[in-house]
Amino acid sequence: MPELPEVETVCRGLALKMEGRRLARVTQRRADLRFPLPKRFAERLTGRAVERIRRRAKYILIHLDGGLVLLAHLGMSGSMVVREGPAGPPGPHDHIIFELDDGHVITFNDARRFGSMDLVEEAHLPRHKLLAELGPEPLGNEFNEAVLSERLAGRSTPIKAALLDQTVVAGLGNIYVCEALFRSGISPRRLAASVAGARSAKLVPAIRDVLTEAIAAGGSTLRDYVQSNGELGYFQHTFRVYGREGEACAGCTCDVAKTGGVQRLVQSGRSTFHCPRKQR
DNA sequence: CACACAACCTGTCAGC
DNA sequence: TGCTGACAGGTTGTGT
Repeated sequence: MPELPEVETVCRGLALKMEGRRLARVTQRRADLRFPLPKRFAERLTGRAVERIRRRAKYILIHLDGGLVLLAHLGMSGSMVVREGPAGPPGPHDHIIFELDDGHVITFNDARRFGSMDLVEEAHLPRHKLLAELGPEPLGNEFNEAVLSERLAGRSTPIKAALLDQTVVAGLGNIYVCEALFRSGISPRRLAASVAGARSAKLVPAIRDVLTEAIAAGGSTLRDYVQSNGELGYFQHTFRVYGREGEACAGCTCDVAKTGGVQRLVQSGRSTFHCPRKQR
């Protein structure tokens, strides 16, 4: 479910409710998610104050007092829902329940259990297995045409697969890769190595723009609903190619009946949506 | 090393 | 209505 913009939205929602509060009670309802949860997981969290909440790629970092960090990933189906307490009976797939000292309740629900949680000493965070190899943040200053070009150089995989690789750039998922390639007019089949210079110069702003717009849409979701549940919010109505097989792509002037509109193909086992006329 | 692909687990939806 | 198969926004591990 969640790519970078959704995780960012969840982090902002959680920060609003959790920062400055204390974890009065933590309930762990199973021993593992994608990976085994750390020993004494709930006990180590209980009583801690939440100092700040940050995002790295698609990871949520909940910094607690004593230098402990709760590192969480929502996987495909995970969500964090904030509501007023008291905690009711847990629903199906409610795996972890955080009760705050002001009565708010945060529930981590994950049907597919591709999500994960770990506890990390803040000082060890940069060397954590899940974070150490991540590429640059696409919305950060360290991400630019030169950096992207260099990271794509010599790679013989399609640009679609390269952009999904979290070590190339961190936080993009299937949807936003499709959208960014469409916006920059680059075919998803093009070899990564050939996306340098002028093509990277178009791709970088396309990535930044689509993510920024999606976060803004998520922000509006945050305002309208108290929940931070990782849903795609209003932005899903703005997809230009994703999930639009056979339809006209945004701003399309060609005859869809004749051209077939947006095409769907499968690359490394995942759906790619693109416009073969606008993307080369 | 770089790449493709299966696997993880559950829910949903289209088609019969 | 019920069954089956395809598919789902992510990441890791294995095999070539």
